Amino acid sequence: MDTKHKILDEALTLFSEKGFANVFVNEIAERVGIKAPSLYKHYKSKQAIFDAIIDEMNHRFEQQAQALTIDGTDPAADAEVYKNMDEDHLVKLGTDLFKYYLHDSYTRRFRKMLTIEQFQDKDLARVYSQQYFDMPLSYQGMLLGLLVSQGLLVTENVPIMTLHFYAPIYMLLTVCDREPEREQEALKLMEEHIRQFDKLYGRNF
Amino acid sequence: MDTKHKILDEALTLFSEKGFANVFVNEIAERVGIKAPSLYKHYKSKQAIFDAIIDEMNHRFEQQAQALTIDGTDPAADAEVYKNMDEDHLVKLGTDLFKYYLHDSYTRRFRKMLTIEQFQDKDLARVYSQQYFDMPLSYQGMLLGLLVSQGLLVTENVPIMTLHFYAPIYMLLTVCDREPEREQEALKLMEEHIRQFDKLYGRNF
DNA sequence: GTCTATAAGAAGATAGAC
DNA sequence: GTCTATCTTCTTATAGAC
Repeated sequence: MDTKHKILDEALTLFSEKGFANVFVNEIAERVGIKAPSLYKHYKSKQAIFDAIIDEMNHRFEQQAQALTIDGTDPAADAEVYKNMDEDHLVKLGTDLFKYYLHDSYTRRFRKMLTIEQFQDKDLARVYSQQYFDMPLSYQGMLLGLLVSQGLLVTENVPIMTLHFYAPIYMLLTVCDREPEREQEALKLMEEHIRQFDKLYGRNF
Repeated sequence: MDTKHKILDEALTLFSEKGFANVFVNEIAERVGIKAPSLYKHYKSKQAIFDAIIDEMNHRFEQQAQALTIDGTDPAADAEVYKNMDEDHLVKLGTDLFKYYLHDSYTRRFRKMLTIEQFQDKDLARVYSQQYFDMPLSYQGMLLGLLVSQGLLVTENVPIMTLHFYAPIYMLLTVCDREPEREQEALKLMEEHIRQFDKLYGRNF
């Protein structure tokens, strides 16, 4: 990895653990393996490093959103995937989603950084809500909506059903972000949550 | 309010908006109406102000927990309250709970401060989880458990039912903390959430 | 308990050699 | 692009008068 990008990577790690204000350019440089003044050949200020992280992530989010939309506009293909969906498959889907969000290094660090910085300005607040509230509800609502069209789930209110599916996942994720040692407990609750979700919304017969 | 306590109050406001590291003793003093050096007659350091806030809150939490436990150990009295519980009452209960947590000044500022500082050390992480995960699930689990004994709700897994009740409330609360202008939207989702919750878990006949 | 003046140190950023 | 040396500013905290 080139120095310019390694700076972003190490800065993201530090920002996600201590927050922007508690990280000194000194520490970032040390982790990169250079001296602090050398950082300024790559970025004009500490704030510019933070901004570059946000930019990079906005870029990733756009790509991600595009990928999700493409899948979404081909319901026929998606429906095929969920044709044989049963409770165990739903548990695996939810658990995998949870584990991915929790363990993917970039995703986790960025989420924690945004958790710390979300109140600093309106832009960061919007990014957080977009990424961890609006987008997941929208995307998962689409997927669960497919299961409803398949007749595998039953509801008159897909958005609220989606809230019921996602909110517990989100809350357990925040628990594990701050107390990683509670992951097993969280995974157990996750599984129980989804099985109960399936009983509540699944076809009853 | 005496100066010593006004310092805590103004510091809490600032810490909840910008985080500990981004608040200067200068600003705290200015809001209190004194000069920065005078702060040091009341608290020996900026960190001591933060610690005093945490201490004060731990004290409030203990009282609160005690009050809740006392209610909880008298199920007969509580059961009486929920005897005539119906969907509209449940909506009001949830909405009131939500509005209280969202608008109570002290509660809101402390929650936001803890949101920012939760990753700084294990103690703060534990306080956050305790206050916004374990305690609400425990207390609401007890209340919903009463409704199950009353036969008003039906489930074989009260803890997961409680997760289904509380997680959406928690998530909507975090949305409003960072984007207060979304309160109306959140309240609408809250009501739909609880009505759907009641349909899912309520006696079906 | 509050003030003014100031010490002490930290942290971001720049200059200029290599 | 990286370094050493240094500047500048900001911030916490103390000293000592009132």
